Amino acid sequence: MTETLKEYLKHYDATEYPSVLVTVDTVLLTYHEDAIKVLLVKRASHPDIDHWGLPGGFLDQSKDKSLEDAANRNIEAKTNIRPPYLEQIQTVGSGNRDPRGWSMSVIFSALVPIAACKANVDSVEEARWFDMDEARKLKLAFDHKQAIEAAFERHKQKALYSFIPVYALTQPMTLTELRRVHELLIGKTIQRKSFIRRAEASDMFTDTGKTTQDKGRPAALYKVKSAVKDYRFVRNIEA
Amino acid sequence: MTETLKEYLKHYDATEYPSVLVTVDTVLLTYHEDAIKVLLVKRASHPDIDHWGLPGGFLDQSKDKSLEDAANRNIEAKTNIRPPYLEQIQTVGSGNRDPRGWSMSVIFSALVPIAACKANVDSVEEARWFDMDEARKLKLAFDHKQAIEAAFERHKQKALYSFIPVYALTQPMTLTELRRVHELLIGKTIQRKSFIRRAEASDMFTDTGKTTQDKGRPAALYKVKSAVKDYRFVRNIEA
DNA sequence: CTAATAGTGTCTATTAGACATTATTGT
DNA sequence: ACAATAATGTCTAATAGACACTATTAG
Repeated sequence: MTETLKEYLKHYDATEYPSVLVTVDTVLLTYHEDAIKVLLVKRASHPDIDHWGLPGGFLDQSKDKSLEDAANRNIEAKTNIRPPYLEQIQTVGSGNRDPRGWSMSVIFSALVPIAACKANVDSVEEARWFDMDEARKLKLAFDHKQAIEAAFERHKQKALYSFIPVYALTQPMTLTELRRVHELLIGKTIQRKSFIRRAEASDMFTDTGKTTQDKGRPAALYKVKSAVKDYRFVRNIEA
Repeated sequence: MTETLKEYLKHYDATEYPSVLVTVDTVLLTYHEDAIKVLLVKRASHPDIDHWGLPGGFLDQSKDKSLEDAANRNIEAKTNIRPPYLEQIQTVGSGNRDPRGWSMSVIFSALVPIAACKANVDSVEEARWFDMDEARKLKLAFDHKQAIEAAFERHKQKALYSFIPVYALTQPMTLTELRRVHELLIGKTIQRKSFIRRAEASDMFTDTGKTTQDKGRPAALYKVKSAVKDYRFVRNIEA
């Protein structure tokens, strides 16, 4: 006797199975004042109350059609913007990472221009941008420390063969600023000439014609050409 | 008034929240008879009953300490081996991918030597190795088609800058076989000389001293040196 | 002028691709 | 010997690193 899907669903009861706690958390990175910064939020509730942790929270089945939706919802709650770059990093789960039960977290990482969200972040009492150096010294909630490292490592790899890190900058930007972001991610200096050659080869940027005004020779200001997110170099920067 | 974690947990009831269905599924790949093969399982139950799909299933909180545990458990059930290479690919989730409710799947991908599990797979009625070409033509359960493509794409990228694909081979293996795996993943031929140069540079393989015996000149048989999983080339194969 | 920063010229080193050549087996 | 396959020799092209040099601003 074959049962139809309809009959099967009539008798199916999801609450029979022990539930899993599902959270979606995001490692939000930006560049400001010669440093890579990560957004942390002070937890207002148990567990790990009063510890700094990643912005995020439980999946909301009524609001979230997908995992990306959940990530964007939580990001917008803190920054009021939708990030120009969002990527899934990894999913962690275990029976003992949360005292409430078997818990998993889908970790995303986003790059945002700080100018677009600084005011909003400053207005949210419990959210703050930390220098990566500082963040690394803190005791964070759950396994969020490890999540930040995984996200950082991913962006480091991308810095070696792409210009994805540009999304951490406020446009228009100079190639020196962009190079600096790459240097901070990779952890070593990059030859100016090499970097400019790659920028030209990628054909990802347009010269706005404007320049910076500061001490020294003015720098050209560039914007990312629209619809170019994924240029990959065959040859990496040597890390 | 501050509530302690203990008090908080006393009143916390996980069943208050709508549960999410969590499955862990694995894209198992191997190399056999000049083709990349993927392991598919015929579903014995609703939904998508009788469709081919990925090996996997619901997270079992009593058996699985982590998501990797769940992946390994399901892989071992079909192949009777623990794969030499296992990697998390992505997690998908939405309210409408499964008629039973909001559902998510943590997708892993593993590479296995076919010799170690062929007999076991053959003994399991509902499991079969499919050529990638065949698998691409099938109508698969859930969004497993997309999961296979994501895994394949990941392995393709790795084939460009590493020798990770070696784990799809039964050792000892020849460099010609390994090159063929890379070619199938990348979708184009690779210069024999270039490939051998890279193999030498990686220092990942030891010559067993043995050779193949077939028509033509015998090929040297190699093994992977233990504890070398992550050599990365600065310069990619040009795809 | 000098200091500071942006941007270029040009050489070297590395390495992937191309492809001809040599080596080693079975029949 | 010939066919088949493995492995090497060697040239070229592409491109990242190094670093000296030039350019353009502020003061």
